[in-house]
Amino acid sequence: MDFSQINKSISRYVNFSQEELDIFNSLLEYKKVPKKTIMLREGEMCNFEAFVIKGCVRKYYIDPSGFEVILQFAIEDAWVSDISFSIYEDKPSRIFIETMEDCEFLVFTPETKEELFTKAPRFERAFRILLHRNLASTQNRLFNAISKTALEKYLEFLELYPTLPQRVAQHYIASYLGISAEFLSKTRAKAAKISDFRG
Amino acid sequence: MDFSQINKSISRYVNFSQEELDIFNSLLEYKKVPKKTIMLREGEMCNFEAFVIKGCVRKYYIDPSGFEVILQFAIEDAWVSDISFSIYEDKPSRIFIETMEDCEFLVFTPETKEELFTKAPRFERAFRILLHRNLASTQNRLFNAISKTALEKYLEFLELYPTLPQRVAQHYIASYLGISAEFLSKTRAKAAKISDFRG
DNA sequence: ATTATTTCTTGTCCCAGTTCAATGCACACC
DNA sequence: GGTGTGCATTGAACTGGGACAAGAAATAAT
Repeated sequence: MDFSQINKSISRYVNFSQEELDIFNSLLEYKKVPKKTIMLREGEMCNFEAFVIKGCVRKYYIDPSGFEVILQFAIEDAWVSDISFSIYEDKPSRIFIETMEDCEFLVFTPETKEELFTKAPRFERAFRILLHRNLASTQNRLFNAISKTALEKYLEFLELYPTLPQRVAQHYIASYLGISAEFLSKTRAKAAKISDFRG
Repeated sequence: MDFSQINKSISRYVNFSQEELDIFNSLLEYKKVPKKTIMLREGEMCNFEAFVIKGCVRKYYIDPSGFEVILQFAIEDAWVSDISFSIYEDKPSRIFIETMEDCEFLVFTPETKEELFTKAPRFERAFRILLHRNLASTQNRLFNAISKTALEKYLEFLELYPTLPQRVAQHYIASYLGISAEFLSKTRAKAAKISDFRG
């Protein structure tokens, strides 16, 4: 098993020794999941925290009236889990996690993660930082949802996920941006016209 | 100094021994801040994490075009800080934190918080849970911003913060909900009419 | 008490984005 | 090679909420 990808990723904000990385790697479980598999559904407890080696996953809410909102796309080098605090209140998850491509993961369970923190406590810090990044990005999306137009949101999305439009159906991106699939299509037509003018 | 309020609050998700709580309390600094004081402004580094004993604080973004969005109201028993991950990248904050009433706080600095984690590591867990709660609530707000009408958002807000409308100006609530102050006024009129019908 | 300042309400007009079709397109699959 | 089936595009009609303006009401300041 090749751990260089995940080790590089986790070392971005904290410098770990080889011993620490060895412990880290020994607790990870490799998992292959085919396309269109629902890994977590509403009402279940989320018992994994998965690092995406390869593939693409979406995480979403469905509200009582059936309206769906995508909370996160996770592609290579990202983590997916129900990181909401339901874990600590023993409440089941309100979200769904579903693969959109054939995926490969490295996975922690609550138990192996706890073991990691016991054996190599400095990983607490790394995971706290991941959580902070997640929060910062969610805050930014909240801000965008409130203050930006569809076109602005789409252009910012393209900068953040330049490859996703080639990988997933457009209506998922619309759901992520909080606009209808039809209006995203119109917005893209407009954006294309603008970049035509620019050359 | 009376620490019973903060000790009760921090013990909600983790049970601490008296020794741990003593360490916790010894590292906190009491601070009184008058109304309408800006505690953090854009471009500064946030060097505090404050527990609200009494009063009310708002935390907000201002975008380049001058548009303002309130990210959080913090009242009694809540924590305020720039918890975005900018801390770890040494980037200055993009947000403002401002008191809306005369306030009393118990405050950690990055240094005293680090000291707390060293001397009583189980507080890591408590603060991680706070972060999770924060993230869950931000995710929920994102979902609401995308999928709910102004009326629905206002009614949910009333359940979450029943006392705030009596404490802060309406246009701040509008900014939190992501709607204009005028439209909030119209929405409230509509909500009042509905509850009239109900009796 | 009077004035000034901020906040709240209400009305009118307008637009970004929705909803609901209809049509075209690109596949997978027998 | 036809034919479903899901996806993207485009258009027409509609609506939630914004922008602006002008009063009313409440708070603060002198």
